[in-house]
Amino acid sequence: MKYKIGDMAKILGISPDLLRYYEKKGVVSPVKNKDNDYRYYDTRDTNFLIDCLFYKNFGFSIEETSELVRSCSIEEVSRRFDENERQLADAIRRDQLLLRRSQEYRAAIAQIPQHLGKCSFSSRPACIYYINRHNQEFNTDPSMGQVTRQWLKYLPFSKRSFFVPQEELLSPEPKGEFRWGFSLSEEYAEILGASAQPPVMRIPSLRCVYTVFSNPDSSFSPKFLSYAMDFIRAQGLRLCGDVCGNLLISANEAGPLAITPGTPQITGYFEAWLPVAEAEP
Amino acid sequence: MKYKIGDMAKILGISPDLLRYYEKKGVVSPVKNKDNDYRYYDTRDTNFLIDCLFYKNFGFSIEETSELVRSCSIEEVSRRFDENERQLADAIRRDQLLLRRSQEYRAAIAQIPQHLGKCSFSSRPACIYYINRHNQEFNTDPSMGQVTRQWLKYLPFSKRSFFVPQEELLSPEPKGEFRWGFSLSEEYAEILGASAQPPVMRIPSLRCVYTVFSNPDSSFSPKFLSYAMDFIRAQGLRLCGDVCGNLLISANEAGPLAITPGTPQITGYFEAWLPVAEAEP
DNA sequence: AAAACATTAACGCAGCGTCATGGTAC
DNA sequence: GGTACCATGACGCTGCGTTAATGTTT
Repeated sequence: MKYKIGDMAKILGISPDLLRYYEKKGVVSPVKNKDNDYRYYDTRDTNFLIDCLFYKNFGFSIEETSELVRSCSIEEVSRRFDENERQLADAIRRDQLLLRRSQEYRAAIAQIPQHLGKCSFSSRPACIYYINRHNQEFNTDPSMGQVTRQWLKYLPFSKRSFFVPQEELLSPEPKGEFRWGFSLSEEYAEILGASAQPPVMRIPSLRCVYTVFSNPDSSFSPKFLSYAMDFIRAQGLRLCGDVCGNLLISANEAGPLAITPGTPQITGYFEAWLPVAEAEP
Repeated sequence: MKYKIGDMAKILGISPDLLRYYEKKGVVSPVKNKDNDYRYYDTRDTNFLIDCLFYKNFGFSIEETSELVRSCSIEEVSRRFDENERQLADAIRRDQLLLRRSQEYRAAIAQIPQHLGKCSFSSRPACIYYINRHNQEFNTDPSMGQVTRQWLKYLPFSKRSFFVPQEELLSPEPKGEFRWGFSLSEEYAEILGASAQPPVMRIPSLRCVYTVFSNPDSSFSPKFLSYAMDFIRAQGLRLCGDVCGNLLISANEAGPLAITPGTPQITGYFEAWLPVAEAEP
């Protein structure tokens, strides 16, 4: 029985173009009628192609499929499956981690409205911080480059974080000093195997005042924290350590149809933890 | 602070070309010096790009990343993450299923040497069969096309299976009759939602003689089962139903360097279940 | 003779990498 | 004045889909 390319394509549920493509890739070689250049597929070709679909649907590339179906011993097939299983397992682990992070992140931004401009008491989760910018300027120490690239690879598990020394917030004449970089929760740090060696610092869990604030300019400044400092004082507490926090999201408040067309208004939303203790009398 | 493209690329751990590509895609727009056409990236661009990497590493496309970073409200971002989570969950489910099937298949082909040419007693797993070929010729009933395509989509969970009516094996003058198609284990049938309506048949679990045989021609014929029939008779048993089985693998016995170059020798390995009962006295 | 096929070839997509060729910074 | 960078543009890759121009079958 001979099938023309269209028949074969219909049987297999793929397009004739794909069959020609597979032929170009050396997967299958139907006989070609010399007169009209038509391809005719026989039973062998059919079985061959079904074998190909079998392998292809495991995730093998076309070239690998071609090899599996044409020239592999049982042992070689077994080896390739073993390798494929390793890749699948990696993909599953990666996707599970991404899914978890995505849910976490979605929950975090969903909570922005409840916290915006309000202060609450919350224990800061223990994190490791890698700070590579002072007042937005990159630390140009060449040794930092390696570490920065590493931390960028931790995205989206690493958060874009700021760090404000307590002196800045306690000083009567603030200089606007802050640091910028990344943080990783201890959990992800462990999973990703992130080193906590300097310049990375480990910041322990502490009793904190938690707040979320926004800046329509999307940039950060320590002065945005002043209302939180007021809150702390009003509660009869005092700041007892450096403040850190994360950029939650940079969002377009107005949506796609921004009020000022051409220059979209990107608002930055930040969360901050301010460690507190009882005020000294 | 202004960074040239190479500096920026080094900071971000990506290539300058990729930065230009992102620019072409409208993700980032650094200022271009009119004199030399050089791009200069400032702090804003840096933050912007880090945001992009954040989204990109979640699995968003470049275009979607561009939208997320430039023009999305918090609600819109939340929606996109929701959708992304659905896709991740799907990918995880799919990969887990593939991994399981891969392990199963690898175990099956690893056991070929132990079973090849030997008969053992084994309970046949319950499966559903879709038979669409008689003696390798496709059933041309157009209503079958739909079903065939559906079963091809079940690959690699569906197995390439044969079916030999018991009359063929019991007849003193065998005609070489057999059927060909696909089978699915009940488990996968349920997961994939495969219908067991006709033309699909459900074949129950039965006490069977199990054997594996090979054919250097890779094609199938019922006569390969004769040694198993001999075994059954020698055991004082009789065939009590139709025989079915699967193509385990078509492998190149000789490996890539085949003995007959040009025409590689593909050997088909098949497993078969022959339902048996006590012989009538 | 019209409809439904077949053929080749070229181009498009994403998400980059890799050249080649020529200008620029230091 | 050398070398390390920057620019643009074109092409390659995979796994196809799409379109066009042309020829064949029924």
